[in-house]
Amino acid sequence: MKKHIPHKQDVRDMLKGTGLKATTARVDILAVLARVKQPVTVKDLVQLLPEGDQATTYRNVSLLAKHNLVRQVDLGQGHAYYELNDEKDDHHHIICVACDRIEDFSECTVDQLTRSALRQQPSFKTVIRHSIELFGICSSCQK
Amino acid sequence: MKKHIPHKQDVRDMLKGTGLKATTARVDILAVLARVKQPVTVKDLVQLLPEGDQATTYRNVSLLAKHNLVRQVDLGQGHAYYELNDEKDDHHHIICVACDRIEDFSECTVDQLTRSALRQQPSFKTVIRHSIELFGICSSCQK
DNA sequence: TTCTTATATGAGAATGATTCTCATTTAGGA
DNA sequence: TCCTAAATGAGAATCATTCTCATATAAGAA
Repeated sequence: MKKHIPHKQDVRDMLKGTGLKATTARVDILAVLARVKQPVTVKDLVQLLPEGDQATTYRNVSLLAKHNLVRQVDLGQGHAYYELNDEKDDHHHIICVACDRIEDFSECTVDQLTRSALRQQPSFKTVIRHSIELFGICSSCQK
Repeated sequence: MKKHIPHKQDVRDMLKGTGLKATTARVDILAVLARVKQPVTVKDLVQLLPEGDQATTYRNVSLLAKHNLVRQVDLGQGHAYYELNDEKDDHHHIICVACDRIEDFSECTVDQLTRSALRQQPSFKTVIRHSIELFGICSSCQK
């Protein structure tokens, strides 16, 4: 259950594995994402990074997302969130509309969902990714 | 199966029903949304409207969304889409990542999904809305 | 290790989406 | 029809994201 923080060298190897240069900016981004528990915005990232540059961070999160090392999360807030992409952990999010608290949940109906969608829309042959988010009220906000 | 276009008076009554003033800007937005088949952006809306003002349109789509007459759809494009909210029709979207083609599909596992999420996250008591989008490649783009 | 070069970075400007301001207009009840 | 609170419209302002370009750096070659 406990997430372990990867060592810098492991992160460098992850990057090499995808053919990407292991620059400090990228290693640092992955390191920060590994120790936060919630998806974070680029703004958050820039502040959390030892030397966060806005343009570089934007460039790198998109690049890392394209290579499946991080996942972009869309929480209907008008800006993107990012989290580490753990292939083995296909989780989704439940967000409190009052305080923006974000929690994870996992779900096994995605295959079923995908099959059903492809059956209904023969004009689509492949589903490459999905986004499932629930919006609700957390206990603290329900008073 | 066929969607009928509501008469202006019906739209006015819908607005009144929620306590909102039936202004021409709002009536027109609902009229446009009723005749397009896909979710549209605010930019699209402004062009499709007889007299579309940007600020007014933004204000009104959010307002109409808050009152559940329209639904905001998040397709990971960096800007919001809007569609009429037909309570009886809980559909979701499948988007082609190559050409942005959008199609609907419906799904019945939402209750199951919600129950499962609330079981896993006791810190949440209520789910008030959900977002499920699939991203894939449509037949035309698959060549 | 040092050299070389393609690639990445950083700072600021540019762009695009969305929100705000405020003077003017309008919906809808009296 | 009149009155007033609410809505509109035009532009400026803000926020997220992308672009530009001069400088720095990763990583393979020597």
